[in-house]
Amino acid sequence: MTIIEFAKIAGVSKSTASRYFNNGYVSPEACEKIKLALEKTGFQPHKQAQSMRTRKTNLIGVIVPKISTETAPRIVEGISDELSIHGYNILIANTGLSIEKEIEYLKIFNNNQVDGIIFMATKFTDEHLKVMEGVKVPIVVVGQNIKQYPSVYNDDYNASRDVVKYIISKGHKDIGFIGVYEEDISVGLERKRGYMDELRENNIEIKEELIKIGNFETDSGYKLTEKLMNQQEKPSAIFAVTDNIAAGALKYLSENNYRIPEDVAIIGMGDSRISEFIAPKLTTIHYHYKTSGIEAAGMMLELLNEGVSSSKNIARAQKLPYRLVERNSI
Amino acid sequence: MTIIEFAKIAGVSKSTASRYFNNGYVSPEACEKIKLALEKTGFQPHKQAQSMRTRKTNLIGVIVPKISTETAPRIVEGISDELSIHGYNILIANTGLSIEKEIEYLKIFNNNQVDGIIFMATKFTDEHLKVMEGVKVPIVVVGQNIKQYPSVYNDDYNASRDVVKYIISKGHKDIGFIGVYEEDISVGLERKRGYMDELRENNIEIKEELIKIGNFETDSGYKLTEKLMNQQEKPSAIFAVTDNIAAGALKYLSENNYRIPEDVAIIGMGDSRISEFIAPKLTTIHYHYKTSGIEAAGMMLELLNEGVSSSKNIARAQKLPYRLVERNSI
DNA sequence: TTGTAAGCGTTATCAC
DNA sequence: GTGATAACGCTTACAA
Repeated sequence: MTIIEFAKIAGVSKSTASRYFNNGYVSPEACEKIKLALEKTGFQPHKQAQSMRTRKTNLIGVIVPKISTETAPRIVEGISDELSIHGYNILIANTGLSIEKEIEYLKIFNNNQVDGIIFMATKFTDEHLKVMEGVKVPIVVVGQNIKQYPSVYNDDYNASRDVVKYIISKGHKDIGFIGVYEEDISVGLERKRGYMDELRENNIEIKEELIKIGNFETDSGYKLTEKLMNQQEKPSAIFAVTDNIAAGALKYLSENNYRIPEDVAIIGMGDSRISEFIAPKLTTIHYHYKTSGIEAAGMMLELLNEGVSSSKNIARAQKLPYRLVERNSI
Repeated sequence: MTIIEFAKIAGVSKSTASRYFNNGYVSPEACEKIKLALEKTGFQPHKQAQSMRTRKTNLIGVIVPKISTETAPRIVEGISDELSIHGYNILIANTGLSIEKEIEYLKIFNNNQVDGIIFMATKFTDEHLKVMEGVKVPIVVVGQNIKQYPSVYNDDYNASRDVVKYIISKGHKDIGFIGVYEEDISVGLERKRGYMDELRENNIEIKEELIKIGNFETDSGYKLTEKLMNQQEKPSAIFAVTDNIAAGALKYLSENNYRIPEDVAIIGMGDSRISEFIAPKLTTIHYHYKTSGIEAAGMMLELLNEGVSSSKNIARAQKLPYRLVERNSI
């Protein structure tokens, strides 16, 4: 059924019917007639035709590196909750950590499909930036602080410093660091920067041997801890940049009869679900992932309201707070 | 830029340009001209206009009860991966377990927004069924076996029987059961049915006192285990219908100095990530969630190819296999 | 193989 | 306040 047939049934012109659906002026009598017809027919305007005419899709594209993780769905939930309140739906692109796919989706979404794009970035390359420049709808970046675009991100640098500060306050000086590749700005770069700066500020020598870089897998934490514990320079505490990595570290240490935290202390980041279930319970940093989704959505809504077509060089950054969760691994 | 301008630049008619994008017959020369213009302009056809004309959106709506869980994102990932191969994108509706929202989205999606709906159901009411009948695009249900619609689901009944069989094989007769409300067909109803039937088949008396029903929270497992252990009739083994609940049970037991599995054995279901990290490691059932997403997407693709407009009464069911993961809690 | 022309269902413009 | 009419950008008979 089209709006023409519907208007006929209601006994009004299609323009009046259209106005009714778009908050235009309609007389009380016409209103009544339309409501009646609505009950009878259950008519709903054709979305595609609407958005063809109005040039609005009420869709926001969300590019996710990997949806099947613990953090991504929480961010997505925040985005979805906030946007749905304002009548938007979300189109999800799960890129499986592939940069090519991220760029492909940036292009696909650009093609009149969505009113805006929320980009959950991990690695961030020049090619990303180049493609993003060509995008004709606002982009909000979540999870990384990109200067060129509005961003919502966790305060990784200070969280990391606080972790190290806390470790030092417990009397440690030989603090091992297990991180990830620096292409990941938040987890790889910022958290490492926090570690180094805090050591420096406390006049603790930075020993390259105590710094190991791997990937996000639990196994990476396991293997790098093995390396750490089998070298000349051994740590008395290990700072793992994610709980997952910390869990790997913990596994290696328990298997090799180190007592935690007496022999080696461990601290993670992210407050992953497992951190409460492993023994000993993991001291970690709690981030507000769902909140960051809500914030990113809110930022998008603002941009949309302001009618911006490209959010390039719109410097708007939202840095989210964190909380140290003291448990038993240190 | 519209296809008209683009065609002009390419030096062909707009129909030829359109045919080029839709695999119609185009002469090699015209092909060349279009390719050249494509490089120059980067033109992409307007999606909304296309789907208005073709009545195809290449969008599949996915209704998810709660995206921020461990299982839902894996199913979504499977769906997304499979559909994106075939040129479809997914529209996500996160309903937050609200039946009203589920029904609302069923209606919204029905409104010419998507070519099909994949419905991750938990509870399932008559109202769902009524609304689903009015839906004009194919629906595939994932996670529950609904007779009226094509479904992809886990073999909960037999998995549950296998769990109980396994517990019995370890010499237990007093087997406690911690389940959830039966409106959840898979987890609530089928897993309980498996428990009862297997006991019956082994001529073990079913004691109502040993059966406790709560919700999906860890805390529910904790409290119901407390009840179980403080009554006349105590279990020597506890079957929790999810790992989460099992983790709660385990927590209560450790806190109260029961040895696991010597004093009380525990077994869960779902092979959640925590099951490998808690002590002792949890014996459980492994399901293939991502696969079920892939299967559901495949089923949708089939229906779409067959051109069905409503999948009501299309009895197509895909029951997925499972695997018992033996660890140390029994 | 190509071009012409007629819609797809809606909203915006403009007289009334 | 209301109703005709012209777009929005595309695909697809149909005729050439």
